[in-house]
Amino acid sequence: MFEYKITKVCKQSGARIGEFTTPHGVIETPVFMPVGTQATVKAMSTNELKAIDAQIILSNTYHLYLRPGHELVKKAGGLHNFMNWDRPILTDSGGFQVFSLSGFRKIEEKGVAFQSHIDGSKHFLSPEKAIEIQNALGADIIMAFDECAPWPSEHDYVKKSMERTLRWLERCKEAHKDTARQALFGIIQGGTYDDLRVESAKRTTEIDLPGYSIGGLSVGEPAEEMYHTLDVLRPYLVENKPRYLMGVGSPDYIVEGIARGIDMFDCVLPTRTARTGTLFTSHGKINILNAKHTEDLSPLDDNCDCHLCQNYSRAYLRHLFKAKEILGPRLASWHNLRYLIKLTERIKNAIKNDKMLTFREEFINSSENT
RNA sequence: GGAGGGGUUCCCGAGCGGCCAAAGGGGGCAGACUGUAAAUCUGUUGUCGACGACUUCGAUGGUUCGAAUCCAUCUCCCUCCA
Repeated sequence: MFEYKITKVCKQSGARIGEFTTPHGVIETPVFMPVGTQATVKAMSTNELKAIDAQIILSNTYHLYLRPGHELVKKAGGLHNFMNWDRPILTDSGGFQVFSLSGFRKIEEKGVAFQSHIDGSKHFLSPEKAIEIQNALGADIIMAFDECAPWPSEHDYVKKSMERTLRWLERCKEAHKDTARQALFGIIQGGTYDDLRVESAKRTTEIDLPGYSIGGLSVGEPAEEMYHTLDVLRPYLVENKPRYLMGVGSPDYIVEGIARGIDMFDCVLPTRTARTGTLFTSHGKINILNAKHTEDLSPLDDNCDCHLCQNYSRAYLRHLFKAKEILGPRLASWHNLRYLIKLTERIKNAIKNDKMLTFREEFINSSENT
């Protein structure tokens, strides 16, 4: 269990294709993981997720702990049963919520005191608590409780935060007993400071874990800084373990990430932007609300095999959004997720042919990347 | 026929002598969104040769230094009584 078998390395880029074995099946990387924070990928049913070949989805410790409560999920037979998803699941630890809900929390060595964004009630999340909750949820991959430092932050703060995240990782590993059922991933932090990133990568990978992730990127820093950080980290990442770049991303970020040896991605972008009318297509990003699509009876993307593109027109999708019909956000989410999953499949194909850098070159310079 | 109320910028609707090109909402147009407090948020929405000018608040005429706001007439709409 939790072995990562690399089946192909691109001679051009070093990008990998691999298979990560979990209790709910094998994940073939590179993979894009749709985000289903509250035990649902917003607007998508699980059979629809299967129809677009989603291999694994995310869910969230913080949110499920507050509502409906991890004990209920456990009683329901775990997250898989609760939400009717029999493929792998990864749960984030709640570390990101410490960052995104910063108005309501206080970070200490022991953990984080915070107030519920729902009702203001007071709670405390620690490495041990995050593991306990994730054990109850029962995801295949669970994340260490970390702190995602804001960007920009002072070197001194990022250093202290990164070191605390390392101490928290040790505590997470100590608290996590059922290692046969759930894989604990550590998280490399360090902001955009090269020295901190290298130190965090070294010390995190010294701890024996089935996978490692890179956190604290795509939080507002320029794209070039993120790419640079990935380049800096690359030599320090473990070859035969999956590498997960958290919270990424947009099509271009994914292409750039895979070219730099990343295997796993998750992002709310495709579903969030879909709900507000922004769609990724093979001809670039479009906003379906724009007036120019009013009478366009052609499909959204003639290169897409998704339910939306195969059955409906741009004019119809725009009408649904204009009329605020719920089918609009549903079809748009369906498409955006399929687009990203298909993008990883195209990249996989390029890796198989040792042409990842060629693919990247063509992608970055094409109208698709707009 | 009698009594009363009202016609405001694309729509609804505030304003009731100067601070009004005119609140607010809707609609329109555009932008943002990256380990989801998001079916959300932001900008913009009379015209132009545009730190200014011009046209606009049912119509016309008047009062006033100044009117969407006051007066007169006309016109259209609504309510109640016959």
